[in-house]
Amino acid sequence: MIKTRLKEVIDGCFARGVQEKRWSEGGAGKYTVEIPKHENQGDYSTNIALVLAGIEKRNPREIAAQIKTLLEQDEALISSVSIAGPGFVNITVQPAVWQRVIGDIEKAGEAFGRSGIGAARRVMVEFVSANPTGPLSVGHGRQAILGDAIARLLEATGHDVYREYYYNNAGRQMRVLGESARARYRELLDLDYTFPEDGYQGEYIYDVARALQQEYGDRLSNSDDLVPFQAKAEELIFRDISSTLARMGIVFDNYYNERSLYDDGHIDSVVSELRGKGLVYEHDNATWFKTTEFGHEQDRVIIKSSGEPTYRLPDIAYHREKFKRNFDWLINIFGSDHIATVPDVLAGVTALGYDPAKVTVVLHQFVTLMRDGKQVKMSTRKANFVTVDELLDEVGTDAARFFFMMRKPDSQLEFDLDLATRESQENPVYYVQYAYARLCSIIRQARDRGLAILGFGQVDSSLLTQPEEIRILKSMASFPLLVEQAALELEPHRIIFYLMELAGQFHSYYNKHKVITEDTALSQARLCLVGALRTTLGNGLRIVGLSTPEQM
RNA sequence: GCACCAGUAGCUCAGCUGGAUAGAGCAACGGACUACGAAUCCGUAGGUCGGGGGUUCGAAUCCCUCCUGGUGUACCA
Repeated sequence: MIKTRLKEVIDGCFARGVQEKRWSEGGAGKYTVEIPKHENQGDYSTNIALVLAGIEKRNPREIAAQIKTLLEQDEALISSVSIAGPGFVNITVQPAVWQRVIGDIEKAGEAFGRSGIGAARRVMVEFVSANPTGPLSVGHGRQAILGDAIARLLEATGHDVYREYYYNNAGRQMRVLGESARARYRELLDLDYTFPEDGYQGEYIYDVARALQQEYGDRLSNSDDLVPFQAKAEELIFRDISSTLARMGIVFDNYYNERSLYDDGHIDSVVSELRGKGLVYEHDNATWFKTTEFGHEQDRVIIKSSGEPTYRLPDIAYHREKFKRNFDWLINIFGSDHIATVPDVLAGVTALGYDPAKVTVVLHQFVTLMRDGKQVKMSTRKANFVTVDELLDEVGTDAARFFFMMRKPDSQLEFDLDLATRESQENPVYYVQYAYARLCSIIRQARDRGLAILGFGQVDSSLLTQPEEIRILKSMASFPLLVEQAALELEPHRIIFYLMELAGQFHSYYNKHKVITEDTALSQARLCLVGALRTTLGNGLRIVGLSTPEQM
């Protein structure tokens, strides 16, 4: 990478300066190399003079002048150096350095942007984790896309990724679900029924009831047993969730059932282990976990006086099992409404002797749905929510993916349904995909005209000197580092913004310069650029799970 | 009350973890198809970065404090 090469050169200059007693070595590692905001400030910029001036109590511009002299000796890499503002050293590299990026991209192909920095570290990404009580809502949609995009980014950077879905098909929620299904079943048979007060009112419960009717006729009309109702509801809802996930191209390696934590004795063993460490006590008939030992404000109940555990206990047990399964990094994608569990779970695993630093929780804010310019209030129970399936029907999988990734997790996401449906043509995803299709089209066009498509080694790349061309080359050169950063920071939105930027640069270039002209040498050089761009844009789209249409 | 997140152009949001003159997309206005794809491009306009202090060569970014919105603060998950 060019930036790291340049950093090494600057480090070399710094070291020489130390050797020649121009400055002390106190500034080592404190200065940075950056891409400046404005193009007239060079390709790269370093604040080394400013940093050293602070330490040495000297004039930064004077130090900058010394750096400039040292840097200018590397003529293979650097074309010019200037000093600007308070003492920034701005560096312009040789055009050939940028032009060679095309060769790198050609060589790497589909691997361009991918890397091995993850060093095959085993990472578990846990996400969605919705209980089978209803279809996935738009909030789940955001989480599904976010989690999958993070998983894909980690895969692209050489991590060994494992996707897991944690669910619970037992307990109160499922009982209410069974009761809801039974009520609808009786309703369909014109029997008297009482719908549970906090029951699930969604239309999908009728689907469950109809399926029961089809399978059992009216044989369940006298049944007090909730099991068949619950089982059918769970089966159908889970099938529905799975198919929604499949539509989005999301595949889990494992579905982890909360109930197995009970069946396998993990719940009990966590309690006894914590008790053995003196971190558990009984009070008011309940069992408490001394979270105050970990700096929390109050202790928490882990087993209610009814004998039933609170959600914290299985959560802690689940995380202990994750640790036992030998992952190097545990990533949880949670909605911000689950924030309360995080400190408790971390306290739990810490108490059990595991390293909480291995756990990273990505909390994402809610999705606000806008319809007719007004916010849609949503509730799973009342079922006045828009499902992911409906959303996919309306805007398509690529657009949905793109929208959900457009915001950083910390920001609330406003999803304007009217805009997404009525004006899906103006969706930014098309802007990027159109650029890709256009690139493909140019290459087709060249072939049709009998123009040979040559490799980087066979063309005169020094002809690529237009500002728009250099700009594109520079952007492409920064792609691998961007992917690394987006992956390690768990921020897929960076890829989205990059793609929009790169697509925009291409559209501008396209409108200003013709690729295929009578000038064969120039055309072939530009076709090389087009090919590299197609690879870069395509890789970017694929890395976050978007499709790459060659025609639209 | 306390904790976490957010507050940047009319709207929706970026801002590479402390850099130079704060950006993009919509929306508004004015232009570009005898053209490798006009799902595109070019231009104009739009700002006390919520307010106020502080840290330093330098702050949208870090610290303190207040204001506003969201979420949580359960023997719900």
